[in-house]
Amino acid sequence: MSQVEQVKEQLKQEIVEAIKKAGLVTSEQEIPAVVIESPKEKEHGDYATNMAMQLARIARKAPRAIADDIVNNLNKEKASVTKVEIAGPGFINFFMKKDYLSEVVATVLQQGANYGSTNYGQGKRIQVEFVSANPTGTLHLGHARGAAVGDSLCNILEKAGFEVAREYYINDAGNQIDNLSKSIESRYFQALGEDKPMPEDGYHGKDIIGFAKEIVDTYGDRFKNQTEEERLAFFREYGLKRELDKLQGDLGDFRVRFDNWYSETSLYTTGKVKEVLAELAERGETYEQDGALWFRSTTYGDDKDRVLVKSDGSYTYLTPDISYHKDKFARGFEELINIWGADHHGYIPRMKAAIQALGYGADQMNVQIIQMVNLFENGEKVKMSKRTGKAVTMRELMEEVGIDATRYFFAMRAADTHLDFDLDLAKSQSTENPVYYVQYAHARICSMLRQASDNGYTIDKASLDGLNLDRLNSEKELDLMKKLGEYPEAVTDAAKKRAPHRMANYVYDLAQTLHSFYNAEKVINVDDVELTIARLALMESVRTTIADALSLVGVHAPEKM
RNA sequence: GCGCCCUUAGCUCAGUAGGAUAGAGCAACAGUUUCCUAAACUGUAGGUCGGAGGUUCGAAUCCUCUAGGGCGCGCCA
Repeated sequence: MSQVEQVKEQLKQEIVEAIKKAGLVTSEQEIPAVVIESPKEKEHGDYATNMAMQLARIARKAPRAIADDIVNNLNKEKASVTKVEIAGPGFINFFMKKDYLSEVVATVLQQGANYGSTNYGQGKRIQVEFVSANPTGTLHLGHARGAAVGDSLCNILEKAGFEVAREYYINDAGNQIDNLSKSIESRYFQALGEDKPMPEDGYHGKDIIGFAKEIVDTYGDRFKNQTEEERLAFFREYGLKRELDKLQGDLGDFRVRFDNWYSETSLYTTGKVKEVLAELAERGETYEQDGALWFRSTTYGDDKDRVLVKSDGSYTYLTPDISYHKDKFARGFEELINIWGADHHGYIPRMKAAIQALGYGADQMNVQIIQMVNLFENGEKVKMSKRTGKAVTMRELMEEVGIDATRYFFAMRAADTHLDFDLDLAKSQSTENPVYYVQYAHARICSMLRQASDNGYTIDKASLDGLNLDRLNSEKELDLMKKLGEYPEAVTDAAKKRAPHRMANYVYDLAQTLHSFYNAEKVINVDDVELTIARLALMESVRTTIADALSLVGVHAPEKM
């Protein structure tokens, strides 16, 4: 727990003590959880509580009178407050002693990149499944958003003390893979100068043409005279491998890596699909009708029951997916997070029904919806790529916009709202671009530290020798330290709410506070070495925190710009 | 028709599990550099939080109704 958190906890404690001392309640159980908030207005103090209002009904007294009682019985010394005020309908505003603030600088210097780590997750094993695009084509805008949000969420959860596993579910078993192999087959014959029509739902991407050419280059026409079955089996495996290579390459370049790539096909080969069907039947969750096997998902609130085995004996998409989710739990994950595109939100109730039918809690699976992305350029909506005439791909976006800007732009908005992605803004290397604004703050600090070092001023992070943090007491310095102190809370909050965009907002705020400080105070001051050292320490701790917060978002922190 | 999501400043969005006078960025306007990176800073202006009811000390936030937009409602994946 950081100093800031300790101070807050202590304050909460003392508020409870004051309530008891004032005799406002008959037992401690009656006291609601103490809420401490940071007021937006500086005149409202460092912290405020609404406790008096919350107690109004319990104590049967006017809020302001209760506030009076609390204030009169508060041990200000132990609570580290210098001044208390009652304001508005009954808020109690606390003005804190400032000396605790500077301790955060020492903490950051000592903890380095570990600063901000919390134990909120308590090592709970949590699995995040994201992207999971079909291995039949290229990753597009929406996938990129899902990848950015998912990866960032994983980073945040890890920082907040969860044990996170990142997983990609490969849909390598359904019709789309048959189509993939047939599409390659068609392109293969075309590459040999023969006509072979594409299947009805074939994939027309350039990558498929490329695969076919590779096959011809390597193996010649040897598949021409094989049986269709043999031929398709090879194309299927070949195509799948190449598609997966491409997916891993693209995602890797986007700084997104997975711990596990889980094959849908493996669910069949290991018999897990059959197992889960048997289990559902045993639990009485299925029935037969019209020649098909149904899952009675309405028992768990779904709109209608769902088919598991079609009348032709094949499975619906849902069936292996249920098996997959059961396997996730079987592997020991206590909670599952699925990041799905908005077009799949109707799928949530049946999946939740399924895990409940298997005996798990509905809230052990949490689905994060990624809303649609609209690209804008020159104020107009861009639907198609200029180069290919098709939907804009993730790789084009990375190349055109840059990885840092792309990741930041996807991370800075709430994932479940429509996103207007402004290409001009994302590409502009100027003042308007929030990514560069934050990165610039980092580079600026690095520049100061370099110059200080050239002049012989350095800080010893290990011993903190010669460091007098009491010298940090100007308004801008206090603002910075307060913001630094909020970092662990910002991490926990983003993890709790599964909201990566909060991290982007936090680091932007921190950068803003830094820039404001920079313009108000001079760090390197030859006439006051002690102050210079103290401020350098502050700068280093801000730098560390910006770099770490950016890393959670998947953005680099440059030393020069 | 039914279900889910969205609607906050001219534009893009925040809004800390119901709190004080709803905040940023961009765009607009007015300023700041003999000084560590002006990719920066400071200030001004901009709002009946889509609308109407309700719940309560208190609502952008919760409930109901309603208007507009998006998505979904297969023995597709």
